[in-house]
Amino acid sequence: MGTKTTIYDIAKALNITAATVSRALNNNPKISNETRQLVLEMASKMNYEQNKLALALKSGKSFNVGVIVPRIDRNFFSLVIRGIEEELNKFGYHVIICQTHEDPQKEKENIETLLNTQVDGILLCTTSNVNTTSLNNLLKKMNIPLVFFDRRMEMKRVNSVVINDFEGGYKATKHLLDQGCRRIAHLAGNFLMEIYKERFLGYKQALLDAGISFSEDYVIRTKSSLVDGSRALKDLLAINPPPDAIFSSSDFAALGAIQELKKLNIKIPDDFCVVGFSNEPFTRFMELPISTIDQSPLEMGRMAAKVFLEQTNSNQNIKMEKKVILDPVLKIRKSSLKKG
Amino acid sequence: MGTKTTIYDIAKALNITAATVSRALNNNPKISNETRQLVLEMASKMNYEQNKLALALKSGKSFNVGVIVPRIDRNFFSLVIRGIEEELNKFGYHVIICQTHEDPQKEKENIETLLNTQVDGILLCTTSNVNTTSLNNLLKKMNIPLVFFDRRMEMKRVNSVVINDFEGGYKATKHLLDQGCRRIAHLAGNFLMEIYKERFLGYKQALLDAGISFSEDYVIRTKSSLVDGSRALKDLLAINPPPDAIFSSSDFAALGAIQELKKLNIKIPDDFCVVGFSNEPFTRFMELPISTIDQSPLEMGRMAAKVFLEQTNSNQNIKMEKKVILDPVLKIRKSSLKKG
DNA sequence: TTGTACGCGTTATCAG
DNA sequence: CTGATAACGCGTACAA
Repeated sequence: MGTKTTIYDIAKALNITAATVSRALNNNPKISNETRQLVLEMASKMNYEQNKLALALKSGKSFNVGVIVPRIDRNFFSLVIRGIEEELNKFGYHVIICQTHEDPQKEKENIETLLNTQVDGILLCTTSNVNTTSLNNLLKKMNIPLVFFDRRMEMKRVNSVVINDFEGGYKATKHLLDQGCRRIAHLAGNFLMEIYKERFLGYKQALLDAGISFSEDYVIRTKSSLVDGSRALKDLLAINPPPDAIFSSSDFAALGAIQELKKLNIKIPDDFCVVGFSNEPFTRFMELPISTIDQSPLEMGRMAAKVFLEQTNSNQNIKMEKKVILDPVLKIRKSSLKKG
Repeated sequence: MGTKTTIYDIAKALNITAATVSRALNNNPKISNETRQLVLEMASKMNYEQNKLALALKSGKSFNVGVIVPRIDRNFFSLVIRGIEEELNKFGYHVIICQTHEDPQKEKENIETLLNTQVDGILLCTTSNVNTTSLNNLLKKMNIPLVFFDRRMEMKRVNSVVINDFEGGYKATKHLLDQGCRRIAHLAGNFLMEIYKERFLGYKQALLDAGISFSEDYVIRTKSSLVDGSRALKDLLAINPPPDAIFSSSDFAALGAIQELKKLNIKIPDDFCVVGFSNEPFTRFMELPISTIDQSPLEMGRMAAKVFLEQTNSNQNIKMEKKVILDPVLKIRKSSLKKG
């Protein structure tokens, strides 16, 4: 009971050799139905279970895939992971979770230990915004599929699944323009990260396309937090003329701004419109639901998994790259929907 | 480049044997400093990295731990997982994630494949409310540590980390009584699950301790959803006399009820108080923040990990059981806080 | 159809 | 201090 039964154990019990047992268990045609039955019965009788570890060592395939995210308890990432897990699970893969907490050093460590564990692939939402050459070299040396999701690094021959953040910024801003807003401010993220830069560029382009002049003063750098959002709003209202709308790269900052607007008795959406980004659950549940951009995280996870599967199943010699770009979906809610 | 360097490769390069290389790499005292240096240099030069798979096969320890949850994209579970990952990561363990989607069959499958993968332990939030004997047998046969968290099964010699759900129900109800509410209803979960039954029993006991008669009519079975919450509220208001407060086993149902109350122009908290359960993020962000019970998910995850570590590090012969019961924390917010 | 022998990469035991 | 050898559990050429 203490130790698990191996094919050797059941071979001994049947007075045959382990090789034969292995063949019987793996539906190898080169075996008689008679012995196959015998083996199968004895196997279930002895509660035999294949040791995937030994198989992995032998075959070089572990059926484990590493997934690296900044933080698992962010709704967006947990949904991506769910998508990944569900898709990979169909094909017998397991998902190993790692967190970086936005620390590039931790990201590197995670990759290294995952490689030691002999994962069959790595799905990575990178937090290394700067072109960390050491990480770059590490990734290039990998001889297993690598798939970036949500955030990617510019590299040759790399797979990625992202949303069109530019389009997201554009759609949100265009929507605000359509609502009649003319002085639209932007709560921006860290421009060292491509996603935030793209959202900003989309915002800017929408303004230009509408013939609205763009002002640096209306762009406030904020972290993804309530306090930063409310602080940014105060700064914006101090400008002359003050803005009449905000497109925020973060739902949390958007909420902070909204809370501040309410304190000041500024009517939303009549006098001020707000659109956030990410479709955090709370944006939907508010008394004043917040308009936002949905990033289809579940779909993103599934796609990332599919890209990995394609890569891993394709001929190893053909190193191809696959870039999937998902379309952002604008969720129009009360915070930006004027009646008239 | 295509294939990874092994200790055998570096042994050949140094004209020594693989065993010596292994000793040098593992700080085995029985080796000269000279050769140790030589090996270390050559190892880094050849970009050697230990193959944990081979080590796992040899040592019988994979440093992988399986974590099974109903759904990873529930805020509560993602926080528990985060706690688990962070604690286990300190000691070199990796976390493999599995989801059951509340399907007992899937739970069983997950356990079986995890065992095949040779995980060193399983941390399980069970979804098998009924005493599934087949699962029970499976778990008993395991010769690796098993730790239940949040939801447990009654078994001999088993470890668990849960919160005191009875106390949670009691605290929430007691708080409503303290606010002056006298006709307190309960939105209940599935009583086949211990956690929901306990919350209900805590609610009932608080009423009895306050000398308030308990009525079955005030207990409505609801799923954890907005629509169920609003439907339940309508049913409750049809009763004579209608309740003046709700303790809900679910934040989502609580929100559904609140939305319905607002539609009916019933003032919260003046004329009606509501307390939920789980401390979902949105409860804090609402214009009318919702009182709720916090389950300390991060702490629960860390504790579950610690219990596993204790078990796995202790003498295998001593099979002990450890039950950790965390105290629920009442978060009092506007939805239940009367001014006067 | 079955048995033999070997290798996956590592560590541990036993000689030397 | 170092080398040779076995073992972890499995699959698979090769030989019988």
